[in-house]
Amino acid sequence: MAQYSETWMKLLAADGCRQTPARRVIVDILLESPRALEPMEVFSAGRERLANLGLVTVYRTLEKLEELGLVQRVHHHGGCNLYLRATNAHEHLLICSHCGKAEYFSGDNLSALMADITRTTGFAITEHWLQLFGTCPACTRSGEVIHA
Amino acid sequence: MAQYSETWMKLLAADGCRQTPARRVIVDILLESPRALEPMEVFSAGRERLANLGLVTVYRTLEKLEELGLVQRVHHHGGCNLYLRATNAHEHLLICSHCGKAEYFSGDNLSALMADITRTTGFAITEHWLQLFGTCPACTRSGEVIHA
DNA sequence: GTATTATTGAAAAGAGTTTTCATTATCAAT
DNA sequence: ATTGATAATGAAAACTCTTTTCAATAATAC
Ligand SMILES: [Mn+2]
Ligand SMILES: [Mn+2]
Ligand SMILES: [Zn+2]
Ligand SMILES: [Zn+2]
Repeated sequence: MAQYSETWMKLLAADGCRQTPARRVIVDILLESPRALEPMEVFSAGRERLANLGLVTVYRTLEKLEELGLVQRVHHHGGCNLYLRATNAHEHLLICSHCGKAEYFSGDNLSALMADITRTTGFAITEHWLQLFGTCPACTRSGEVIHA
Repeated sequence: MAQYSETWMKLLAADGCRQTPARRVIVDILLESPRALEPMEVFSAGRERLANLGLVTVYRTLEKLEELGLVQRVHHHGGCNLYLRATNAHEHLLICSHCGKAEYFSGDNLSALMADITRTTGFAITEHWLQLFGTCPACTRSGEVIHA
């Protein structure tokens, strides 16, 4: 996803943000990560590239990127403070329970189910969350999954 | 759900827990609520019935009830610290975005989708989260939804 | 280059949750 | 019913995560 780094910086600039080293580092880390990250993880990785990066800046940047729709929060068993590059399409997440690798997929067809539920419950459905968990190919091969 | 109050207390007892006023109050509140509650909400409601109930006891009881599978955590836009009576069947949640009313539904058929995803991604899918949001009949009628 | 002002990181504050601990209350065994 | 063992309680303290404050700095427009 590294090719989007400049795109994100430009989108930030278009929103009135200045292009700072701290933001570049945070953006790059998010775009390079195959899995959703906690603010503290972004911070730790960021410090390796920018000696005195502040955790506050990570929070502020994540907030701004979420606001621009470039990252999304990911809900998870162990908490809901994970951030992942967002998808533009209508897609949902497939997450490896072992390594956290996140992949978007499309093609869910819930319209029949939703019509059914509207009929039986009287709810007007406006939104749906769907998230799949499993074991990714790499973790299946490595056999480490036994410990999961 | 009030009829389950004694059942829950017995299940707690079977797990080695003593039957205390604090637990009764917390159990009752959870069983009476049509929506998922935050620990602080359980505490506030509990204090009205048991003058010096402690917030710590609410946390401890929620933890125990979750461990026994009697309540489940509900993930939500504004946080993931909501607790709701759990369902025994394979069911998912339908939540009113306006009043929070939670209802379980069954009948989701995702097997075709999951087979498809397994084929294209190589993931071995082990779990799925599905949650629907909408407006419940009562909120639709009251017209308050306009403000949502 | 200079002025403007957004951004920064440290420190402090705040919110939510967990741990500690002395006291109390439940329950099983008399 | 009385007793004893010990689970449970609530207040306070500790802790973690997140947000706010603020003076110094750096990015951008001119
Ligand atoms: Mn969908
Ligand atoms: Mn299902
Ligand atoms: Zn994996
Ligand atoms: Zn409603």
